[in-house]
Amino acid sequence: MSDYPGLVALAVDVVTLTVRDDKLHILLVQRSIDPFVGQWTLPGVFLAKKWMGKEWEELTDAAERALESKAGLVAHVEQLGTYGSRGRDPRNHVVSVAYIAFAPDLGDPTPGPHVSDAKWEPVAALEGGWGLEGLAFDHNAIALDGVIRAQNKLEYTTLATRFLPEEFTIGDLQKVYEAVWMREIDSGNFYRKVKQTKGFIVPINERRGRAQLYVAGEATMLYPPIRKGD
Amino acid sequence: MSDYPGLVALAVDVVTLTVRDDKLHILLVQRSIDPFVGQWTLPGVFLAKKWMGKEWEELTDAAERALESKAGLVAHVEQLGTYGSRGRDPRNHVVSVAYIAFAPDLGDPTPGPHVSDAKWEPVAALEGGWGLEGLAFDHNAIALDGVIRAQNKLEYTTLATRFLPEEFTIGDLQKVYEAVWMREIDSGNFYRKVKQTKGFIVPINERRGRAQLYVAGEATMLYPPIRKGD
DNA sequence: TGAATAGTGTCTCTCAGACAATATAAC
DNA sequence: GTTATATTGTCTGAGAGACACTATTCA
Repeated sequence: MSDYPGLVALAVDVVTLTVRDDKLHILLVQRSIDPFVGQWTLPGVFLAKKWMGKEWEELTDAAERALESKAGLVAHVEQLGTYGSRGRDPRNHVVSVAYIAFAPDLGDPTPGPHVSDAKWEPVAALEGGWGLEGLAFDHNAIALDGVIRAQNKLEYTTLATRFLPEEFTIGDLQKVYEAVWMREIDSGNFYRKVKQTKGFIVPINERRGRAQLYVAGEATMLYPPIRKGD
Repeated sequence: MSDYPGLVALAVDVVTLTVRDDKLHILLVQRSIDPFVGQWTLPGVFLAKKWMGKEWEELTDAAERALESKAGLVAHVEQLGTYGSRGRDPRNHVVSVAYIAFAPDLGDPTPGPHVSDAKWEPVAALEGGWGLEGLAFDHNAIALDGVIRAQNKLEYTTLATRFLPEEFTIGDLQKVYEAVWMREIDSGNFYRKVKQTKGFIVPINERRGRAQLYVAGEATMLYPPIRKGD
């Protein structure tokens, strides 16, 4: 750390994933300003120099602000990766720190400033692109990395419960795995597997129909993992 | 992506890991300029505005330049994460993109400009810190994240071969796993496991003593993974 | 009444861990 | 010869995948 620091514009973009109608969806916003007017992108903001009375905003705060200000949604985020290729922004050099958010069904988004529309876009089980090819900047690649990250994290973490409301059934949980992995799972095996993994889900004294309801347990990692195969 | 872009200084720091004397080591350099003169850090540079005749350097190029210019070493890098907390640099706000490099034993490093010394530091099997507590900036945390990342990637990728020269024995490979995971492995089980994972290692028509020599295969992912346990 | 969902049970195969055994090179 | 390393083999138990079966709720 020395030499001659060039100063760069730092953007923060968010891949927000949810499960609606038993299918994986990603949050997109439509730009109403240049560059790329009218095109769809991930919600993002520039890192603010002043924020809450302090110098410079934290990266995670910026990511949550992007979600809130562009789409009116609130969710926790975690870092995905940083994208700094030349030419990814036509104006000048912009490095973008991407975040990923896993949300339960939050309802429809509300377009914020500089955004003409906002929507949940289904992520289709297509080869390579998953139907995410039309985005501006390099947001196709970022969105793809986000989906892959989510698929992998379902294997070895308890992340799946973050797509669900407080109380859920094992069937609900199975549908999250099926939506994110885009494949069917044998429910008998899934029941056995999920119930024997201690700390993953905790039964409560309530049922929906004849289905037992559960809440998320305190575990964050799954040992052994639930393999998605291949 | 809109609003008011504040401009930040972007640093790139590298966690370089190797296995020497059957133990995991990390590359450190000693600063000869302010701030933190005399303290040890990860090698890093600021992203250059002009590089190879073009505007702005690529992030991975900057990471490899950090290794080369500060320690005289050449290795491939991959991204680890981005660190942007307020107060991580005493001068002003600096966001750092951290990279990780996995290298075979490259010999001793050569201190470059603004560096008074460079060394391979053993990563000890201590609780929490692994003996990496004395670094400047937030480089303790970055180094720790790098070691954990390496431990995890050995499970499900063929990364371990990147710590070895072209040709190696299964015993050599086992020592890499033992050094990075800091635990002993049963060699009988390890032999069986590694040989039945197709694409991981390929035998060549040569031996060292009575040990069969291998080269890395074309696989990058391991299915099923080699679990480190816990 | 029938279909979808919730949940249990069973069988087989693979694989991981523990550990024994053997063979050969190096000292 | 002795020791360390390389390599194969054997046994056991846990867990995954395939699939059958039952019970109950809802349309």
